Amino acid sequence: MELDFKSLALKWQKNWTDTQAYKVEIQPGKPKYYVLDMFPYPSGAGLHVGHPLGYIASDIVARYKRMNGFNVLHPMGYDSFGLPAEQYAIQTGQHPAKTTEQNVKRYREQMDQLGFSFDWSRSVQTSDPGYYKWTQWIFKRFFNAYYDTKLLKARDISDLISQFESEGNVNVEAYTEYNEFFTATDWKAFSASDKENILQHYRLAYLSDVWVNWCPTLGTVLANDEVVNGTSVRGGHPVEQKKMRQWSMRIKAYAERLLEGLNNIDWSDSIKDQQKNWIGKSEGALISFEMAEANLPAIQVFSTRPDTIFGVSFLVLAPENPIVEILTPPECKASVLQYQKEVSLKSERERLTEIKNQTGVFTGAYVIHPFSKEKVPVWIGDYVLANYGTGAVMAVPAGDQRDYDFAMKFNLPIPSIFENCDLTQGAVVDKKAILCNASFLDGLTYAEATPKVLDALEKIGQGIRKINYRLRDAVFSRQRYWGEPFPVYYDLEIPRLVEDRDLPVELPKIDAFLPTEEGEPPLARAQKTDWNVHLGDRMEFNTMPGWAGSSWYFLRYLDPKCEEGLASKESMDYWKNVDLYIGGNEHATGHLLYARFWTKFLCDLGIVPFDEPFKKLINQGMILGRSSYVYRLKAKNTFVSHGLKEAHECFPVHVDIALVENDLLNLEGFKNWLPEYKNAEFILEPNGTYVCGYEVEKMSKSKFNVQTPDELVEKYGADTLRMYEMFLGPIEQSKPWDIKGITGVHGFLKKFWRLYHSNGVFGLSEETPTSEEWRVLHKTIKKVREDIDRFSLNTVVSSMMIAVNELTDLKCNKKQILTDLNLLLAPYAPYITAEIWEKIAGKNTLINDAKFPEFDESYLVESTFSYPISFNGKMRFTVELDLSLDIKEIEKLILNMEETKKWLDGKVPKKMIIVPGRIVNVVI
RNA sequence: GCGGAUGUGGUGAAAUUGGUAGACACGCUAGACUUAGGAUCUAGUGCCGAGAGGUAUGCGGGUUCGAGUCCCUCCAUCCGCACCA
Repeated sequence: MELDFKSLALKWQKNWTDTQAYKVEIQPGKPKYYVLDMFPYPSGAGLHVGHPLGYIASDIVARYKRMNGFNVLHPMGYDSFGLPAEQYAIQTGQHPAKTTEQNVKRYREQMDQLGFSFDWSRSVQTSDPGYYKWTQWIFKRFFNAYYDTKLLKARDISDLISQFESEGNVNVEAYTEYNEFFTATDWKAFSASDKENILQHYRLAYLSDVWVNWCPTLGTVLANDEVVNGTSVRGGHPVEQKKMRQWSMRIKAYAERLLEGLNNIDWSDSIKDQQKNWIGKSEGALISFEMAEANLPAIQVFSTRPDTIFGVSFLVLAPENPIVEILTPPECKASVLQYQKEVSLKSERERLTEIKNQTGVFTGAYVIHPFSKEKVPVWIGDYVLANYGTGAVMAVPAGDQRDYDFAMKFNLPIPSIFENCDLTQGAVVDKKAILCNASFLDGLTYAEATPKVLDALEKIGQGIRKINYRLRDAVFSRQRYWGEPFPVYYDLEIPRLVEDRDLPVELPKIDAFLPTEEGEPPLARAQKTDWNVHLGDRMEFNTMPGWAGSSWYFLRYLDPKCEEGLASKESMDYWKNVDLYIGGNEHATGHLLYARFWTKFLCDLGIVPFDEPFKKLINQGMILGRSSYVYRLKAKNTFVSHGLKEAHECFPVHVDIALVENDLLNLEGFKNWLPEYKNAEFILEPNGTYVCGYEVEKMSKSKFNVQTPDELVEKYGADTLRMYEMFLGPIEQSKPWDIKGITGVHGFLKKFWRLYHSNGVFGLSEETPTSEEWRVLHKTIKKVREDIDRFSLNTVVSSMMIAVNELTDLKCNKKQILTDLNLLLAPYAPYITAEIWEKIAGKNTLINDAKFPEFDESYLVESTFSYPISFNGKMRFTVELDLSLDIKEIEKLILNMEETKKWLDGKVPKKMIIVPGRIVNVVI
């Protein structure tokens, strides 16, 4: 019987469904292993070959772990809220739920084909009310929590309120930017609305007026990680800064723990660095400069170089800094306002592109230097950012290049504060430079001067040590329809939570998926009766962002039907966090940071028993497309083959890769592809073929280089595709997709199949294997185990090929060998191995639960070794020697050989390096 | 500018602790078997050289008996961040 992978696939897909082969339950006492893929957004285009790369890898590990006695949790679901379905709804009126359902169905079919061992009974969709009920439930916990900066954890807001009631906020240790003080009496006198406004400064989910990334085309705000170079990641639409009342999450409170936690997880340096960078911790001082004019508040600046304070020759504030208005004297008002207006008209993008061209204007105000007591002018300039630090810097032109440039441009003094320095070319940024003209800091370096100046500042009460983070609070609302509604309603514009028992607040029916005429989000279109829950004056009209549902989905898989909580305590205690997480690195500072944040928060509240969601992370590389080109003669419908194109004046044109195999063009197919090529003519290679050129590019429809898994599964079967995707190279590496090599893997599977069949009939011999056969098997077991354990999934394929080649050469059809060989391949090629297993073991067991072969060292013991003999490090010949020989004996044997004498060429060896079982090196 | 990753045949790559560089596969060359092959099998295939041999892991140095692997300098490509005080 020839290998018929199509009927095998149908047979085993049905079998696995009928027997619920991949359904798992808690098994106390059995070790667990949780393997997770980043769940996909189900787009209309379906999966292309890049998507399954990670799924195949995780499936191999899942199957391997299962065969090694682990209870493996391997679920899959859909991040099904998102912009494309809504954009499609706007264009066509089709409800996004409908589109989503169709796309999910298509994804499921594609994934089923590939033979994944997902437990689909645990699948979740973020847009399912049964799921987002719990997303809302979590939001409520954030709203009802504040961060205790002493205990370093989130606590219930009621604890904070009791403290306000008993002693006001003077001694409160809570994370906030709120800097006004009130007493218990004050608190009791506040109105409900005042109280809530204050609490909003402490809650971990809060409302505030913030500058947001507003994307007019999409009609919504975007998170910082959703904006690149001033345009939206999705769609590339322009983004502008706008001040709006928005929900945010107080992620800044967790900055230090998010940074610290990176030390305890097994993620790549690149992702950890990206997160570190994003959090952007810097240590320094908060220094206050008193205004020269009485009755004006001091200006606070943040500096990481307080040691250079004697080099301050001016201060610069961000143009948006609200204090500017207060300190600007009347005579400068006009020029300051004029400048502020100019800056505000510039888009984020313009400010970024004009980075080198600093602008600014003098405010007319002066501050007093804390030590020298000299007057220092205050400027505003757009190189100072409003939302970093305090939005103000002390400028030290001698020690900071940006300050230096600003000083040069506006002709401000550049006082020298370092010994023997040249300030004509630029600032001195070397931290080893020795300070001078710096009063009590003279003769010191950065490291010595910093603690000294900090102590001095603290003593005079004009500065404190301060750690600053670049990380900003995450905006949590979107002005869209297709997202989670908030469990929030308003009474006189005071936000109130919907009771747990009334959740979920479901998405109401609306007449169009567009903003209202007043510019309110689409949910404002819903009538009172359209809501399943409607309280107070109105419901919240915003919806949650895409990252809401994806920040906790790995928890829901533990117990997806749970009605009492996110998941039962039992399931969380058993399955715990994800042992292996596989996905693309585009989520480095978005999803992966938010999921860590939510997990830490839920851990603080005692809801989950761990504080990092993903113990090990592997980022699969991107699969790039390999486009094919034909070369069209100028102004003609004639195409010249790649090998001859230099001799003609021609230009490259993309051609559909479906018409090209091994770079050879299917000429008839090409003519029928597009009407304009109907009468195409060709200039062929001497051997009569048309060879196409190629280019490695991103996969996209317009380049005709998109490869879906479907065609390949149809042509070669899922086992081949799975093995081939792994065979391409290391999982983390980006690589071009090229189907050229797929025939090699397909050939391997046929050869593998032939080991078990002679003349088309299945049959294995009961004979005792030879020692050579045992050696091949155990060498392979060792290699396969070691390689899967270190996620080197590509080399496993090679080792299996070698084993099959060697066993074929040995004409091995021994049951004892081939049973184990089949088990070794099972994680990679589930269909073919299931079929062979059935023939070996019968219908009553599944290969999925069979024991993965154990390695036995005794089969690999050799008595001789083929020594490479080198002269001065260059390998010249090899000699088979007994491994029992000692160094002296080896030396003697080697020196007496004819070959050795030839290479010694009469000289006497200076030294012999002999590593038994490894190498011999003769030094001449 | 800062940070990270990667550089090995015509191609994808392998070489886990420094120890026979290029395993495995594609492609290519020649051959066998076939009505046919996108089936199967055999032999060859880094480069130079008829051969002996020489040479070779981005460039240049270094450490070592021995370096793709360790150290230093530089170059290229990709990714991330970027007036972050």
